[in-house]
Amino acid sequence: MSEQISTQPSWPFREAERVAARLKQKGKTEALFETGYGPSGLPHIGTFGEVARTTWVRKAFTDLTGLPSRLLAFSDDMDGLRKVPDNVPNKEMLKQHLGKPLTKVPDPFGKFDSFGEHNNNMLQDFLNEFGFEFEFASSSDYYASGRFDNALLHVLAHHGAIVDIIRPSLGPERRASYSPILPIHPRTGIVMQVPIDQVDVEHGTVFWTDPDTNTKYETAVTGGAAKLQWKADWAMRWHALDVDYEMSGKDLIDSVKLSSAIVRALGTEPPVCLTYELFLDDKGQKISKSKGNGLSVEQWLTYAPKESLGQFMYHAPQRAKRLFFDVIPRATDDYIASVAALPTAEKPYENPAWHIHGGEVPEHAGSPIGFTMLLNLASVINADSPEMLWGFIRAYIPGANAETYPFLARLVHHAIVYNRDFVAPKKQFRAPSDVERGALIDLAESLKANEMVQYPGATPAEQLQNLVYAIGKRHPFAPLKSWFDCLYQVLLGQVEGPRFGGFIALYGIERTIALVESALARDVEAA
RNA sequence: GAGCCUGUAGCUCAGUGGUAGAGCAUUCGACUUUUAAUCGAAUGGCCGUGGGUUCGACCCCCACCGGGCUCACCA
Repeated sequence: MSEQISTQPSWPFREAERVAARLKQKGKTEALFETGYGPSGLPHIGTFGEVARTTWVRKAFTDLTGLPSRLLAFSDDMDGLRKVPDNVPNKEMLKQHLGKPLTKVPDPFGKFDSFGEHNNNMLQDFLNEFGFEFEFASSSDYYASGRFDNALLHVLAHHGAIVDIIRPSLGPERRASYSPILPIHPRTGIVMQVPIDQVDVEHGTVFWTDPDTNTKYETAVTGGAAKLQWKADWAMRWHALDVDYEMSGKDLIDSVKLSSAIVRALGTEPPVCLTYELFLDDKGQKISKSKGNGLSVEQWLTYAPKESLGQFMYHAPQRAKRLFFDVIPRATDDYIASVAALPTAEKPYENPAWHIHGGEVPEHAGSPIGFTMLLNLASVINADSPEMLWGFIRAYIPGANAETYPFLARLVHHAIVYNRDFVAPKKQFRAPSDVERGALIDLAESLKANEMVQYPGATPAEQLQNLVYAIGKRHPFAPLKSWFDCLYQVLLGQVEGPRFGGFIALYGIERTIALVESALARDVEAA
């Protein structure tokens, strides 16, 4: 254990230092980073977090040492199907294959040769979407190809020691039957969790008894005829591949401990491990696929750019974070702030944007306007098209458009969707009074008659503003402010709003007329 | 039972061994033919409690209290 205090302020570099120390100690010149996947679920936000964070450590390692490295995305697809997932078709069919390795279970979606392959493809597509650099590895392939054979025989030779490590952690029932080796039933293809009657190290086999038929079997541990129980499997993989770095959630703390003990029993030092905190929902509950609480990657990417998700994942992996809708705007603004701070940063390594972009932030990253501000603006003007928002943005940044500010363009898109889904539905539209009704009808008629051209103003927006003002004056509003209150509350469903002439100009005259008429019609319905 | 996270402004959270920070909220002001976005400013904190280390602790160590989570079948 090195007592050296790290001089690295950013956690990816601190982690990279630990990896570098491990390589130095082992005399290795290439680092292997691993991320593992449970086979049962589809990729989720935690998957993104784990790969993103591992990628950052890897990049830091490269910068620190100049040594090559690989990132292995390892899918435990030989694991037995324990439960039929809720969110898939053909549940009855799947039921027939319970207990079999996922790569032997037909794909319920009918697209691939097996369920495992389906999930593997989903995973790879998911990771590719974010542009992660990784090598995919299938557990089934590794087992079947014999790539694990030496390690498996090694495990067999240490069978007793491994059982001794795991046993104290088990309940009394499982304690009696536990073995790290799970033979695949030669007849049914099911991954068997049975007591191992005898171990034959010399021939590389185990003896066991089928509890249903009482038939005795001898099964080779090599070549995919058997697999290992999870914790032993993890340890064996570390040993066989000589993994240098792997992170995992804190729910796996015990597994990391036990797997580390096992891999040491095999004579290999465990990889550098990082335990990250879990993500909680708005009520502080663990986010899990089965519960369906929290936030999905898809949802996040609907309302904010992917960089903001990286920003969220960057900060303090070892602190529990609540992950729900409200954190999206802030994460996005944090990202924008990071990008803005980077060019003048004395220590770019401390800046999340540096990590998110792998050290090279694209030229047009970042935004001159914050996302929260944009969301407010979208809400105030009830924006439902990019051009509406751009109109107001240009009052702020003359000449701005999607070409000059591509990232802002993405934010504009997200702001509109956010407004549509979260702000607009909550708006409270008030019914107009009789006086207001009369004025609104007047407004609609005047717009139809193109009356604004009779009013002074250098721009259509000014003419429209004067028209609106004039209409307020010719109806008995006292004070005149109440006419504008009416426009916002009746037409836009909010207490306050934009200057109305400018709003009409951007929203469109025809659409404004429609807005007025639908507001009036709504009132009639309600009555 | 084992372990982990957490306690900082009204709220949500940053933070570094060297004079406490942001956003929102609140109040005031600027801009505006009524507004709003926006901009400026102010208000607001025994940094959970008690010890210890230190010239100096929000930060490091210990204890306690409060809030919460995870694992204790499987992966």
